[in-house]
Amino acid sequence: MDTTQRTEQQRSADRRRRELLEAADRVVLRDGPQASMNAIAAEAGITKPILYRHFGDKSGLYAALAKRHTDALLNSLRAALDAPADRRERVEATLDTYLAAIEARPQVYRFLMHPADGGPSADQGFDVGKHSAPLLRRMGEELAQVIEDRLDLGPESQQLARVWGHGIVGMMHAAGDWWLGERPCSRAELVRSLADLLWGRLAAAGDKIGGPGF
Amino acid sequence: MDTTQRTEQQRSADRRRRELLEAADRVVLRDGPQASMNAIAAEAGITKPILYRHFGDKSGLYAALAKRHTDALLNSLRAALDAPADRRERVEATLDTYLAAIEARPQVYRFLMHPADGGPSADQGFDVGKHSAPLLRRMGEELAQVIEDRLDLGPESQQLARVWGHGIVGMMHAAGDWWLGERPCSRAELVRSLADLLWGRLAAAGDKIGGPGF
DNA sequence: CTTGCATGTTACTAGCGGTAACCTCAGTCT
DNA sequence: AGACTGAGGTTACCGCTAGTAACATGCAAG
Repeated sequence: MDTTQRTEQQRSADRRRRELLEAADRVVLRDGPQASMNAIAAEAGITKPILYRHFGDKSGLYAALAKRHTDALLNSLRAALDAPADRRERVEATLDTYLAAIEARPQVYRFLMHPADGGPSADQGFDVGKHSAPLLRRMGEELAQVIEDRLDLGPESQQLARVWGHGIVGMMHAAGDWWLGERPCSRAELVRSLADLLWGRLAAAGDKIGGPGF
Repeated sequence: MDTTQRTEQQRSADRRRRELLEAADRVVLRDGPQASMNAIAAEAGITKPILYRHFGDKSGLYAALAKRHTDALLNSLRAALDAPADRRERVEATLDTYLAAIEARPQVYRFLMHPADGGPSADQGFDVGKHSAPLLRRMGEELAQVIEDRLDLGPESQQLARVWGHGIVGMMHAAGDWWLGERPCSRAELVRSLADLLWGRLAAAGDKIGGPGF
């Protein structure tokens, strides 16, 4: 078999794979995270074994699906963090980019982070346990690298940067998750509040009069 | 039926319920989060329908199980946060209490936070999606209340306190999760690094020489 | 003795993830 | 031409799960 033919087959398979992923995306957006392999196969107009030939198992399909959205999000975040502006402005822009993303496509966000929400009695949804953590980990590690590369933190800077990277990502994630559910304020206010926290306003705050302090 | 009898029955049911919960605890600690209702029933020496009579469905059992551990953890955290010491010391003590808890019983922690980890091909574990969020939410709301009660944050203090409460809890959670998996440093170092972050060391850090700044 | 009622069981349903076996048809080698 | 190979697709199944209906048993009250 010559090379052109092989690439031809490869191309066909890749195209098919993309079609299947788009079908899976539609089903997930429609049925929520408890979309079944059967449903996805039906949406794609085929049957289960083909899905399994392409993605191995459900985790494989999930991973491929998650990678798409994750890569896009990470690219946006990198761009925001690398914009030409001062540090606080860029931190705020990055927070805002993340929050704007989860606000714009909450279904996708919930699919990535919260398995089996919304379905009345559905319990066998996608298992996010093995994938949402990698997403947060990836963001944490990337941020850690940025911090270590660009900030002067003295000795132990590497370890400190990693702790901060994961910590800040966790802060952003938890605050965003809560905000998305309750919408207690505008996105801009949330961004400013989080940046204030990172900028040491907690340490600078005075005790409330009459209270035991904190 | 008179009152004494009713309380007698109630007591019996409660005792049984506690026994079942302890059996479930054992199974979860042994089999991990993918423990099945069948396995739990077998461990308790009974069969499935009894479990369903007591807890409604799997989520009910899970919720009861999670509540136990969650309540215990929250009590420890409240105690640490209320100890007589200055603010930073108490924040560090609280972080350390949380981290010590997840370090001491990682299986329980993973059960509460990461469904279906560890099992080779097990995909139908407990659905944590409906419960881990409530745990983090509860911690976030409690911390928000503490911050609002004790800190002088000027106008908008309530909203700021809530954002910070959820954000700080998320930071603690994500950092702890990462730390538990990689063990890159001692618990004390992690606590100090996180407290440093909260105390504004990020804002105070200078740019690294030669870099574009951050 | 009979009526409740809680406790327990067996035996089942419906649906899931995943797989073995087969089928079909384009293109290739002899 | 005619047998061969292999990718794409399907049917029919397995073992497992959560959850339930229907049937048994023992124990107190009238």
